[in-house]
Amino acid sequence: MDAWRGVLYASARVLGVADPELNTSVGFPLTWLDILAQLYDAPGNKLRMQEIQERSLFTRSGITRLVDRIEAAGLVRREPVVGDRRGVLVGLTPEGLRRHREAFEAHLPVIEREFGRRLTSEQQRAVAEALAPFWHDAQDATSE
Amino acid sequence: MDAWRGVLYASARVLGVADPELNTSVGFPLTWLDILAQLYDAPGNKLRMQEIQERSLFTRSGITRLVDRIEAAGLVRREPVVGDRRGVLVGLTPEGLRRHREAFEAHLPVIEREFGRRLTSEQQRAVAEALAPFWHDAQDATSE
DNA sequence: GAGAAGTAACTGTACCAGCAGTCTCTGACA
DNA sequence: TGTCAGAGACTGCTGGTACAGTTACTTCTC
Repeated sequence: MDAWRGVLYASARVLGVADPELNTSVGFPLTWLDILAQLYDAPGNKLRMQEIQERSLFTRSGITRLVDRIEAAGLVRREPVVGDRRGVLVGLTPEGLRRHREAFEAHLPVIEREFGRRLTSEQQRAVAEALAPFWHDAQDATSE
Repeated sequence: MDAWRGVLYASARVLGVADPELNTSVGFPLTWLDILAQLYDAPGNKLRMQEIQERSLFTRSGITRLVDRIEAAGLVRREPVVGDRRGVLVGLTPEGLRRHREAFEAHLPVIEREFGRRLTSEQQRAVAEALAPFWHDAQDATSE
């Protein structure tokens, strides 16, 4: 229970600092970086709307309009899916790729400063190992 | 960095399940429980608006209207501060105390199921110890 | 190959959070 | 004691999120 409290406070605290900082340094919030990163990791830098929804960390809903906004900013583009005219593929534009890289590089030191620096490397290994299941099953499955 | 990812996924995943479940079982969201719990832990079950704002885990802002809603539901009551007519004290009502207890008891097993059960007790200790600083400095100070 | 059932994404509406500005009150100082 | 900087909480507005209902398309069944 203390472990859960630690996780809760750590994420709330770090996100509370990182989100505004990202916003001022690169001009968009963490939710955008989340989506951009999912696309970056995907094969061909492309995903379907549903896949984004399943994988994204923050907004479970409202993906349509979130992508609308990112698309309006030119970081992402919708394309039809060959063979399924219901579906939509969302892909990174070159500009999106660039901004993702920029945002990631701005974000990393903030995490290091707010989170990494407060743990010994021993502790980092222990936490990473203990919490690995949570991000693994987000990886390999749609979950429920 | 993997440690941070673990924290992020764990909290997102568990909250994503716990919030809707709390909502259906006791009828209010985690943000309410957050506030109620802060009040429960406070001396005399009372806090000023600013103190709630500093201590609350989720919403850093919008406290005024959040308290409005909780007050409208009868779980909390505003009172004047003797000696400072600008200030407002927010206190738990008996009903609020009851609902807090109820919510807490509904919430605990969910956390246990979604989080606790996936870690060995060894790992729980390690995580709790590693992340303790984050909730300690939320305790003893307004932070920066 | 026509109709029912299911899937993928979008839209309407209501609610909630974030930000800036406002109002009232306190404490200090001349 | 008049006033003035700052503290404490509230309100208007904007924009993002959540949920339900729609539309367009696909797949399954006979």
